[in-house]
Amino acid sequence: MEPDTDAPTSFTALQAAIAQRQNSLSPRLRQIAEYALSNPNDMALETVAQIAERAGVQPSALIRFSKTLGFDGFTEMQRVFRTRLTDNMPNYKERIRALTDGGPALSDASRVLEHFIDAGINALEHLRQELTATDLDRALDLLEGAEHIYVMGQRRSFPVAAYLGYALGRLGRRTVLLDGLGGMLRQQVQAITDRDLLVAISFKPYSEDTVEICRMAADNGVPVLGITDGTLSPIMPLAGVTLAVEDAQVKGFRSLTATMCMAVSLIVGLGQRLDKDKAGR
Amino acid sequence: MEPDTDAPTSFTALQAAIAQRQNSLSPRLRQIAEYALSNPNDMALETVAQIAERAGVQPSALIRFSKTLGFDGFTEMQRVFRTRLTDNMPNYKERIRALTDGGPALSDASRVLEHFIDAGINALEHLRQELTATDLDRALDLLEGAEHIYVMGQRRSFPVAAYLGYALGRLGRRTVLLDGLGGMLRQQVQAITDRDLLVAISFKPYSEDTVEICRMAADNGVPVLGITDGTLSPIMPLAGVTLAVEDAQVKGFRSLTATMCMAVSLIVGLGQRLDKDKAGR
DNA sequence: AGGAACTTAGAATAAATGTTCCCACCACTG
DNA sequence: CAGTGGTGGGAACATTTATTCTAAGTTCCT
Repeated sequence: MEPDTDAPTSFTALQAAIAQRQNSLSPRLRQIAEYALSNPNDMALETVAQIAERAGVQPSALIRFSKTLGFDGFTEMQRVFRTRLTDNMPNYKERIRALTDGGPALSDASRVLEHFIDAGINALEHLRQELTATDLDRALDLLEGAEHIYVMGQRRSFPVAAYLGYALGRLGRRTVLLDGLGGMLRQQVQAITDRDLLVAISFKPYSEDTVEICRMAADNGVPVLGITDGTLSPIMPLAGVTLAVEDAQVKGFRSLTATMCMAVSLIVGLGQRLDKDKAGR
Repeated sequence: MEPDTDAPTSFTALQAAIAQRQNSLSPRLRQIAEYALSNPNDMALETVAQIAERAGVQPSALIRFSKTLGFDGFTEMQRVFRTRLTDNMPNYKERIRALTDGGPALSDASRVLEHFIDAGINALEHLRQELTATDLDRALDLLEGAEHIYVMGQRRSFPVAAYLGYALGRLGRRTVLLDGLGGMLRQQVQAITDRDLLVAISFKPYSEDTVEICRMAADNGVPVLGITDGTLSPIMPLAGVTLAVEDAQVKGFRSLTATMCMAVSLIVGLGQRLDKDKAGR
């Protein structure tokens, strides 16, 4: 009797094994693989019959799946899924303790991640409190009413601008991402009219280009939607509507967590409005 | 026949119930109570026979114990022990889905924001639990050791790629953002050697370009760091190291909150390493 | 010391669960 | 078109598992 040399013993190994073989699996087994990865709790606790029903599969398929992965049977595979529950359980408390006590149990990298996660959660809670519904609505008014939307963000703010540019385009809005490619920035800005909208994203230290573009736009009567930090931003006086975000910050490094969250919310909020308008028309 | 009105339904309630009756229990049942409180994992996952043997008790005693607490049988009591595992190790997708499906059609903009904030916090907690320190360290090893770093992300993943490209450059790493500008994508990829690194960011629905570039790189022996979602991503089998992120999702719209948080953590973690190396030299 | 009430052990039982097996089905090949 | 290799469905099977039951044991009171 040969042993199952390739049967994973840890959950992460199992996860990797499933992911790796996904292409070589038959359709039904892939269906199980998908269910298993997204419902590991069920895999660990429910019975074969239950899992089979929820995944829309025959019980025997689950045994086939287990054997394909090198296990003796379903029971043996389920044991691995159960280790995930027991292994991660005490870790949770330990990790928090390690974080607060500054214990050496964690590597530097994961401690950084812990900090950013905590800071990110704080930033999101802060965002919830600080951002008023009226500001959001006014921002959406601008986005909805504009003929063309120009989005500008430099350096660290560029990813946000890129996301907004992409997502606004997908919503069917005429959108231009002012990326300054080929030094065409000022020419692009010349084309903006007062029926358009400039979305300017900038955080401290504020990009001079972005501030200048904002000023040009404001001088020409172009509406400006500013996404910036609340404290004394040069964008604020130039923008008709300002959305203030104080994003997470650890050791001087600013995260984009909360800003991205707000950007996505803007997009979805706008999408809903457009849907509603289309339906009401 | 009256129902079991006093059967605890939550683990904490069960814990309290056991502790309270500890004195009024018979010796053997108290023995079980002691074992149950100190080995809740076994109580949740093992069979009656196993638990009985480990606790030095007869199987039937466990059933009597359960009935004393007001349960119908051992199985029913075990269910409560199992809730402890699932409650502390929740399936985030379910939670996030419950958050969205449960809520009434998010009418106004601020409710959208609320949802994304909640979903974002959940995603960050998820990230905290699922991302292991070893994965993170291995990712940093790759980033630190590479001569050149190529970053690729399309569509919704592009903002993440843009951020990484920008931040890696600021850390002094030679970085190329594969933006496909002017259709030069494949030419750019030709230049990558096995001493470089490809960072590929892709989420469902996976960009065909990104997957293909990954495959090309993997075929040429180029190390690949994948940033993708955990469920059956085509990136995973191609990448040497994978960082799995399940980002927040509301009404089918995926946020970038958690992904960005992880990206920033990577950057700062790498920055720390580089500082340390410089100081130690 | 003897009996009543309660507790326990262990085999017997019934239910459920995992697993096997066989046939039908589909896609591909000669 | 028949053959072949792989895949899936579902019923039959064997095993495990929870539960019940009865007799023996223990404790405690009078």
